[in-house]
Parts: sequence; C-alpha cells; structure tokens
Amino acid sequence: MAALSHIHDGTAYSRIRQMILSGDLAMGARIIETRIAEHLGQSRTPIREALRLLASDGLVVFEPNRGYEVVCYTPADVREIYSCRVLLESEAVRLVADRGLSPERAASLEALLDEADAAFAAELAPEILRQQFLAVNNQFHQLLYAGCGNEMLLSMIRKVTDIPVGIRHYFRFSDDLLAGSHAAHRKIFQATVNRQPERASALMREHIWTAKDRMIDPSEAGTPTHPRDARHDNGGADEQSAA
Amino acid sequence: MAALSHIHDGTAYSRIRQMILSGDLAMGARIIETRIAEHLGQSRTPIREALRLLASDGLVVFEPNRGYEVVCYTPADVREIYSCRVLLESEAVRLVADRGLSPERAASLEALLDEADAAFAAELAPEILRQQFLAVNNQFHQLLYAGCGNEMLLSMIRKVTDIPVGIRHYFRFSDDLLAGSHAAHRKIFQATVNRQPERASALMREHIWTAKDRMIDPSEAGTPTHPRDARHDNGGADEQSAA
DNA sequence: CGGTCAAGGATTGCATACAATACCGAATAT
DNA sequence: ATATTCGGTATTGTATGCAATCCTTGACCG
Repeated sequence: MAALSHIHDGTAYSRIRQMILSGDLAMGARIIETRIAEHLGQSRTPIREALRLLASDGLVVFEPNRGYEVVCYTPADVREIYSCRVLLESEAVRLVADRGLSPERAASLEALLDEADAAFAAELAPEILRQQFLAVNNQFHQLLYAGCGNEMLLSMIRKVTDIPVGIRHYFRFSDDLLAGSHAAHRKIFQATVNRQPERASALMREHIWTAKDRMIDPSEAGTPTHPRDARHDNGGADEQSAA
Repeated sequence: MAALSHIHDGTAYSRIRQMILSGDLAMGARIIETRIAEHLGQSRTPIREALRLLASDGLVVFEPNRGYEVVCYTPADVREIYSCRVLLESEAVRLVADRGLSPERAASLEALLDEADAAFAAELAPEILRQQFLAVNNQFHQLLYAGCGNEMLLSMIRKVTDIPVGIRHYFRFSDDLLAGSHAAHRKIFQATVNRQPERASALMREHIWTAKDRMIDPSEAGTPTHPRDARHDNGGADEQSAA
C-alpha cells in the first residue's frame, strides 16, 4: 500500500493524499472525518484508515481523540527534509550512474530537459514558468532515480519528496535560480550518462544544497498561512515542491 | 503515531508490531483480522487500522481483498536494508560526533559497552551470549543516534532497524564475529566522544558493511521457513536483529 | 469585569452487521 | 485422467450506530 503510494488510484487514501500534495487541503488545515467522508461519498471507515496511513506518511498529524490536520512544517522541519534529500538523492544518483542508465530512460530524461528548455524559451509569465519548471523538475528527479536498484531507498526518497506544494512558500525564487537549477540538471544527467558516479553524486549534493540555501529566513516570513479552516475550495493544481 | 512507533503503549498497533518484531508472528505468516481481533480482545475495526499502519511500516504486506501476511524478506531485500543502514547510520553518527555527545548519553553508552564486556566475560552459552549481545547492540545503536538532531533521519533509521528477529537467519554468527562487532562499537564510541565526525562515520560504515558481509549466500540457505500458519504459539523473546 | 464551571454540541473510538470478493473443493464433462 | 465450472465457505470491504472524549459557549459567581 504505502510502497505503492506514488500510484494514483481511486482509493480514499490516494485521493486525500493528492488533495494534500496539491494544496487543495492547505497546510495546517483541520481534517474532519465526516466532512471528508461526505465529500468523497464514502463512509467514515475507509476515510479513517486512509487518514491513519497519511499520518504514517507524515502528511497529516494525528492527535488521539482530537483528530487530524494537514502537516505544517516548521523551518527546522524543512531543513531536516532537505538534509535527508541531500543524503538520499546523492546516493541514488550514484547508484544509477554506477549501474548505467537504460537507453529508454536516458531518452525520457533528455526529453524532460528539452521540455524545460522550451519553457524557458517561451517567455512565459514568471509564475507560469515557475510552476511548469517545478513540475518537470520533479519528474526529472523521480525518473532519474527510478533505476537505482534499491526499492527501499526509493521509498525513502518519495517520503522526503512528496510534500505539499505549500512548502514552496518557505523558499525564495527568481528566474536565474530556476535557470541555474536547470543547468545543474543537465550536468547531473551528463555525469550519469557518462558513468561518473562520484561526480554525479557530488553535483546532486550541491544541487540540493543550493536549493536549501534558498530557504527564507524564519524571521522575515515565519510559519506561513495557518488557515485552520481552508478546505476543498481552491481548484487543486498538480504541481509539486521545489528543487 | 508512526513517528512514535518506538513507544510500546497498549494499542493494537504496538502490540501486533511487537508480536512481529519478536517473531511471535513468524515471517511469512498469514494474518487474519478476526483471529488477531479475538486474540487481542478487540473488534476488527482497530485491528484493521493497525494492520494498515504496519503495512505502511513495511512489517506486513497487504494485498487488496486478500489480506495481510508478515513480511518475509528475500536476500535482496536484506541487502537493500543494509545498504540503507550504511547510508543512514554513518550520517547519523557523523552528526552526533559533530554536535557532541551529552555527558549523560555518553555515560549510558559506556554502561552498555561495559554490559557487553560483562556478557563476554561471563562465559555464557553461545546462544544466550548471542541474544544478550544483540539486545545490547541494538540499544547501543539507537541511543548513539538519539541526539543527532534530525528526527526524520531517526525515523528512517528506525524503519531499517526495527525488523523481525527472523532476519537473523539470513546471517552467519560466530563468537569472534560478535567480539569484533563489540570492538567496533568501542572504536565508534571513542571517535564520537573525541568529536571526530569523519572517523566515526567511516567506522560505522565499515561496521555495518562487515555485518552485511556475514549474510548467508542464498544458495546454501534460501528464503528461510515460510510457515503460512505459524501463529501465537512460541513464547516471544524480546531481542532484535543483528549488527 | 474576569474567571470558573457546567451543559451542550461536535468529533473521534469502537463494535457490529451486512455486502462483496476471493479461495477451495467437489462434481462433471471431455 | 485432467481440466473446468459451479457452489459454498472464509475473509475482507463498507456502512451505521452508539459510547467516550473533547471543545465551545454561556451562565454564574467572585
């Protein structure tokens, strides 16, 4: 179940999960079983099981006899997450570069990179560009690690990667930062194709460290928007977190 | 909930979890909701939720409309687990050595090491010695990382560390291997106390690699005992996995 | 005016009942 | 003899009802 959490089937679990990741359920929002149940047209029983699972994933926090709310990370939490990403993803790319990339996957990855190039060339509105780039970004990372040969490592990477979009509010963005990130992807991809595990790994470490450096200082923007009652109101986009 | 999975409260979740870790529920054993429910004196509802959680932990495998069974690792799974342990635990000890060990924790760790010394000196029966050492062993690892300052890293370490005792059957043991492991603990502890992060990390990597090397070749002992019907029969010991 | 207590409502925790599905075995046909 | 289909049984999936708990709000007292 949880090992297959990246599959989007029609279960209550994956539907709620998607609502959280997309920001449809805002970070910090309280979750009431009966409301979700009626919103999804099911009884409380499967909803309860789904919520327990999401608590185990760390996407909702649970307090006995109190209920659930969507996780709301502190800046310290985000730093922890990114420290883990550095560790896990640099290892994953090392493994991939060591084992070698299959031609099909290499082609898919190159297509993604070209797609990002096209987005930059298209002179889109900054916000649109950002969303589009971040979406491609995440696909790139996921696809890159897919062949690392260690399922447990992959599941841990998913845990630190499948994070509500709201986490973006913890980061500062600018066009050249996005461009820099894209350039880093090209270099990482190249090192991987060239079977240079240590180089690919080092590049990945630096890439994620750079993302972490873009974190906004807690003092200038503390815990963002803690709306205890935002709920299935805004149309859920399908994007993902940064880096 | 899952973040607190190392706490042993009276919930169905922790009780079933303990049954699995201790081997009371053998690896590969089928789990039937109604039986567990009546065994624990509860209804199916909380049992179902607990089992879903355990599936998310990777301790039981779940197939829709089929049910649950206790996870039964392939040798490849065990290798994955140990690869992750190398990665995660070497990082954790690096952090601890960098931040420095609190005097209380250092004292507790030293007490554990002395306890292991005593066990070796006591000339116990090999099997008793092994169990005793492995128990102390696990406490040592857990306590050592406790102050690493990264909760997410700790939760991942628990995931690759809280494993059914049955995993021991994948490893070969001998007295001098145990002694070697103990010696490694001493060195790791010393490097940590001395604030030598890289050294402590390297020692930890080597320590876990050594454990991994003790894996039994699949050819001589394939997947061990796959008893589809062993159930709450054997008195559950309280020990843990190797390394 | 502020604080405390009580009652009501809202929400979760658990048990039970029933529906849906899958598994197993027997009977039958080839 | 073997393969196949059909039916019964075991097990999971879902809904609903009630008990337990917590939070809120209003009244009462200092």
